[in-house]
Amino acid sequence: MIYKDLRRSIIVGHRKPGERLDLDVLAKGYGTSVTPVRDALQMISQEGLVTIKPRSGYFVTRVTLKQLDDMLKLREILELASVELASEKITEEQLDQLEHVHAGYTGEDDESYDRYMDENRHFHYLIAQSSGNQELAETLGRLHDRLVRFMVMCRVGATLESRHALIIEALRKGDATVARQVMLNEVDETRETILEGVIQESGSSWHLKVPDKKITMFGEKALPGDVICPG
Amino acid sequence: MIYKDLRRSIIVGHRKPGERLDLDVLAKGYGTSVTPVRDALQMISQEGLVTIKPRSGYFVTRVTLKQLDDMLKLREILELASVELASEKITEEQLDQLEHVHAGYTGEDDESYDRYMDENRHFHYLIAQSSGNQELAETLGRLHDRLVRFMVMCRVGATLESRHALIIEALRKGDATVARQVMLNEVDETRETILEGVIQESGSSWHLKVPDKKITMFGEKALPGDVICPG
DNA sequence: AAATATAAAGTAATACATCAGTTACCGCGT
DNA sequence: ACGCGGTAACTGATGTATTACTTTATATTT
Repeated sequence: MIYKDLRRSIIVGHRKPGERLDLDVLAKGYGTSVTPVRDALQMISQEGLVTIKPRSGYFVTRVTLKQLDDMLKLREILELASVELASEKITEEQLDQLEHVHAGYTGEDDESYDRYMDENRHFHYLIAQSSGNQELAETLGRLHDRLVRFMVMCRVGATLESRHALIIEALRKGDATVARQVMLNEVDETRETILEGVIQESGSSWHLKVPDKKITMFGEKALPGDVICPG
Repeated sequence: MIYKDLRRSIIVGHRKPGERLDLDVLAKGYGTSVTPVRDALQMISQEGLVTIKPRSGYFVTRVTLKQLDDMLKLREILELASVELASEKITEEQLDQLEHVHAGYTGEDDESYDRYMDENRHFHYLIAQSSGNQELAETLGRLHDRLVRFMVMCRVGATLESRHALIIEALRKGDATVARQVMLNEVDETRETILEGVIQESGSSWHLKVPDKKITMFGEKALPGDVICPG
């Protein structure tokens, strides 16, 4: 439970990169001792979301621009392979699931933004699963988790719905070429949006020492005014 | 230290899949308490090498034939992307490093087999790094770590040297097409060797213990027909 | 004389050990 | 074959030690 909650709070951007994660504070917040919190942080650090400075502390991992660019390029490789394989192997049932997830896309009011990102993740994860290669799906999912906070920060997602519809259509036809091309467009657009947004923000408060130590345990929403620092 | 040592012992196949990892025994072995061992196992489990059954125990992860096949296909995707990017971006210094690692390949006497696999890993990791994408390199490296034990088991590696020389040659020329093709051949050959070897071995000493209860991560189901590799 | 750098001491956080408790598994008996 | 009990393993808590960071004081340099 602690693992999932902590991980989610980092992924969606409630915890900012560079922020210190105090064992005692977290333990108090969850009403447990530090041991489960330690275990959770150790696990999360293996996914690259948390950095451990021995004898010093736990911190939300800071990401450099190069790392971000690398992640986005890797995502492109994996998403393209994924959609290509899926166009051959996807089943009717999986197509229906895709449609269902896609239909869940509502407006982009701020309060539903978290759910929106969840569904975007779900959409891409479903395609990866439809490739028939679970390893590919898991790898892509983990990568996606590390990218979501930047998507949230840069308000990626405004123009995703139409592309998603096109992808579903191409997959239904089994047209690998079109599916691949549309996916390439979406991934490229997302990449550019993120990189531009991040570069723009870079002057303000990229490396920071968070003065406000507000630490809330459960379900805090990302407010419009929140400055989310890439590190 | 414990993390690295335990991880290595699993990767090289010293610990067999399905084997129980007793906290107390390991702690005694390292001369510490169980806490550091716990931390190490938690971390290793995030890489998929160890499976945790809550309130029951820690076990070296068993791999199904499907999972193995998925991993090998994913490896193909990543290795091809890797060598393709590297053919454009690789530097003279990196080429020299590749030559040096390649030259380190000696015979295949059994006692140097571990070192041999280390060097094979190093070779592919260097190429991935030469792609300029560190994320790609690390993802491929993690995947490779999960595959090494099967390579060792199936004595993959006999005919790798000549292909490696061809790859270096193609990279030096910047010939992406040839490099890609040779890499494809090597990866395919490795895959077939592993799958054949695994299927052949499946009758003898593969399951050390009960085949009815299977331990898998991510809650996926074990199909009755699944061959459980090795141990 | 003032400012900066360095060193030392104190504080705060993690890492590890020990202990208590719960649970699953195995064997025995019915 | 089913159920019950015992044992052994993991999980979580508490306490202790080690380490890193911060602050302060002193000395040196400008």
